[in-house]
Amino acid sequence: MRIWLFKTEPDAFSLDDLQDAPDGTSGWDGVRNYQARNRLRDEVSNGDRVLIYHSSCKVPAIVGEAEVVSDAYPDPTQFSAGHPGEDSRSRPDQPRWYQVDVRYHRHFPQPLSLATIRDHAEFADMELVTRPRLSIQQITDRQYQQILALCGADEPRSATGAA
DNA sequence: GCCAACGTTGGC
DNA sequence: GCCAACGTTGGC
Repeated sequence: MRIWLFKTEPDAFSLDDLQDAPDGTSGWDGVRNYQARNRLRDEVSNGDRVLIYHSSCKVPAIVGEAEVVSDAYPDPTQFSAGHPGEDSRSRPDQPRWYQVDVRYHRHFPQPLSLATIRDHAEFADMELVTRPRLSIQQITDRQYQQILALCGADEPRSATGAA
């Protein structure tokens, strides 16, 4: 099981929106960057854990977590005429963009702001700091533990096995 | 709203 | 395949 950080603009789709979705589950559509696409398609797996990060908002922060509940499949919005995600270069037999389904897990008691992340030297090599524009980022086990601690969140038993 | 960083496009 | 122009992201 891998741990990821997915970025989203809460004005467009927030963790609350995910919580309110039917079954707390929604397709993570709209990824239009090749490296992020490659990760979604080739590395993100059903059952992986996902930290949700809110960007382009008053307090950019990690706000909670979700889990991946599907394998990658073509993002239908790329074929949807007039949709902002439409890509006229995509063909149904050769889709260009992929998505996975994610299911809401929880809000953290304490969001972890980007400012705080930057204040902590141990996060200096987080992709959030080194490659801030990548929308699908990988999180190490160690970073995950540190993030949970700063968020006041319990370690989920299934995350790493032994506590 | 500004602007720096960086990803993508397209001419050559 | 290079690289300049352009578009987008996202913190501030």
